[in-house]
Amino acid sequence: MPDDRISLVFAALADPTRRAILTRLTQGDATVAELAAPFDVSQPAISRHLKVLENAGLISRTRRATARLSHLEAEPLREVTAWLARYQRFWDESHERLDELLAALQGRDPEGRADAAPTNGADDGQDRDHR
Amino acid sequence: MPDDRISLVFAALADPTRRAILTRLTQGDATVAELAAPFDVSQPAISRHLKVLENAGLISRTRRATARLSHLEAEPLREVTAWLARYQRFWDESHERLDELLAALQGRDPEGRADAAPTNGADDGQDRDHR
DNA sequence: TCGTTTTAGAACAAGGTGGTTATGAAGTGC
DNA sequence: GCACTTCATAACCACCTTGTTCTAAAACGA
Repeated sequence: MPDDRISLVFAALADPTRRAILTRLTQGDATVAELAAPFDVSQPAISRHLKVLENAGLISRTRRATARLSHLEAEPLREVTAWLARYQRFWDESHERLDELLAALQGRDPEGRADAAPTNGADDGQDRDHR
Repeated sequence: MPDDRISLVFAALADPTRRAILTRLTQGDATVAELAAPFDVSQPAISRHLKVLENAGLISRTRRATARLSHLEAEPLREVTAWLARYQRFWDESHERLDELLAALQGRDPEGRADAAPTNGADDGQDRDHR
């Protein structure tokens, strides 16, 4: 996986264990042992999950005595949400197309889907690192 | 990577090439050759990226003559956004903490961060499959 | 200082990812 | 039917990921 910020965040979120850890952290900071408890994986495995989350900026860590506390940092999630927001109109378009389909079923023009395929201009200006 | 839906979507989005493909598809359906053009990777590599996107439900495909058109399906992005929405209040809390920090800098209580660490109750009820 | 607790790192195995090249299958059109 | 275009699949490779166990480092408490 590439090492740009948003790719790291998406990759970190692709693992259910890590998502569950983030969810747990919404209830408050926690030690490694506390985070490891619900899972039947070893402590080093959890430590590595935490490192992945930390590299993605999704958690920060502090010391308390011999323990290390993990703290949720939600800012990257905000960035991801901002990225996703650009696609929101396509959810709406799905609804429009559904309307079109219903209209078509009632009468004419059984062509449901636009076919633009402009020769190019791809990419979006913030994914400029595909290896 | 696990094979639950949301993990597949996050994993698919973790690759910049695939994100760029999705962005391209916001301009209209496209053939494999058209999608491959902006990248300096082989056609089979693009075909596999498309398969990943299809498995995640992010695109659908139809035939037109000998070509296969890819079509953006934004619904999974909506699901991801819904998942992320649960963390929105923590962005707000960051702001609250920023306010607290500013207040602290002006006077008292240099303790910036709550320390709950409730013994457990982890997981979130929709990530119930950590292998 | 020394033992205890807590966590991280090293070394290893198994499996996945993303890239390549070579080749075959599907569909069109003459 | 046959050649051509378009795409997918197979086989292979390098590397990354996730898990393991074993061990060491860090911070404390006695």
